[in-house]
Amino acid sequence: MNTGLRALSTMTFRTTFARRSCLPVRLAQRQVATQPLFETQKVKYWKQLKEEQGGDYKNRTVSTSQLLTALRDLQSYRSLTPNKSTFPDYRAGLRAVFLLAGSDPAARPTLTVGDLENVLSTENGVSWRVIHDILKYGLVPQLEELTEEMRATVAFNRVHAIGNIYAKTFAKNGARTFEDLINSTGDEYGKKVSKAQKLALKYHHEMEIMIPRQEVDKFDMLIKDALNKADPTIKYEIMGSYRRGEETSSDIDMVVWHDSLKRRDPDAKVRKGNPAPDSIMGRVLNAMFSAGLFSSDKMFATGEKKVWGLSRLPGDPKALHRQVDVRLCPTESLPYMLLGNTGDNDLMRFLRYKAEEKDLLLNEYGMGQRVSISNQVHFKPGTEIIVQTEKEIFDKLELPYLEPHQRSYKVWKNILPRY
DNA sequence: TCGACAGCGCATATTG
DNA sequence: CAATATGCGC
DNA sequence: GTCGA
Repeated sequence: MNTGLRALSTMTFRTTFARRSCLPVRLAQRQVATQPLFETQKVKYWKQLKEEQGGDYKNRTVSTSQLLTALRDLQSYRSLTPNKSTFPDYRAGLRAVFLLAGSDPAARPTLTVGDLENVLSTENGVSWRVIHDILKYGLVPQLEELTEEMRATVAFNRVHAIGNIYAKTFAKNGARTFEDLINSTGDEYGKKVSKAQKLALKYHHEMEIMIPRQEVDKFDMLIKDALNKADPTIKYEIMGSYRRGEETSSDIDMVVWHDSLKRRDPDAKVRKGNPAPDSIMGRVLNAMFSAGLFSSDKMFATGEKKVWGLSRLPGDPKALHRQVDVRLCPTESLPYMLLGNTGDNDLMRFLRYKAEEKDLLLNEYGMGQRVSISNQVHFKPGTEIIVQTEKEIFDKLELPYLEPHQRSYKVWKNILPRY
């Protein structure tokens, strides 16, 4: 799901907050929405659309799936481009469509220009160009002009576990369709297609569709039941956008913990293959298998500390395959893990920056005094701050506590920078 | 001028 | 065979 | 893009 919602949130940081030290400057800039200097350039395609479609232009409709596919392809193409900073970014357009229809075109098969105007700034020239082109030509010339090989690369790159390198290699060696890759037996397309890649290719369509909150609620109940039956001393929580109270999620991000695992062992040996059946993760995995929530042929990875695979609500043949990530966390790190993985991303950037101001390093395992060893920042031994709750982390950073439902940097950006 | 921009867990490829 | 490197996602 | 190595 390289160009899905999750990619959106991680890429926001990469491009906007890439340098920690410039964060406060950027924050200040974001608070004051300055008027664009070259409005005529920016709104060019929106204006063009308006003129070409006439007075009734607000009622013109575009196919949600066509617009979504075009924007996702363009964003995928962007990620394949070496110099991204000079290549347009379609995240704003994608966000607008997600806001109206989620990532599932079936939820709202067509969108009117009026709908889109409500959620997409007319200044977003590149996204309006795509809408304009679809209305005028029925297609997006920029994508049609790509070579057959590049179109395949773009499509492959949208698939989970197929990044730039694999996408390029497969297409360069003649692969053109998902079926080509699913049916390949060796390295006839330059590299062997991995198990995880074949799985993602098979369920690619389902994996691009967002999960409604009510469905995550059902997973939550079933997981709770399954783990409780297997071992009531194993605890778990769903993090991510679900914990923030959002109505849709791109995946289900779980943390599990157990009193017997208090500390992270930095030099724990890496076991090959499945986790030992009697280990914490082994028991979790077996509980998930027994409940029909995981299936051994639909796993991306199964390790002692991290398990991810596809899951669907048992007993419903129409239920879609959803990505479920399970992470094992030592109890000492739990508040940090919950905070870090509940997000949102921009809020976490802000918290890390506040930590840095106090010469602290904050990550999903803990917080402690910073010490640089050969270009890498670590915790100074013995300075790690042990906390029992997330609130204590906010306290240490001298910030007001935000409940999970309030953890949106966008909402709080005008308040938080004062602290 | 040039590379990093978090760093870790997992699967898999490559090297010794 | 084991150790190390690479690609990927988060 | 922007910093330090």
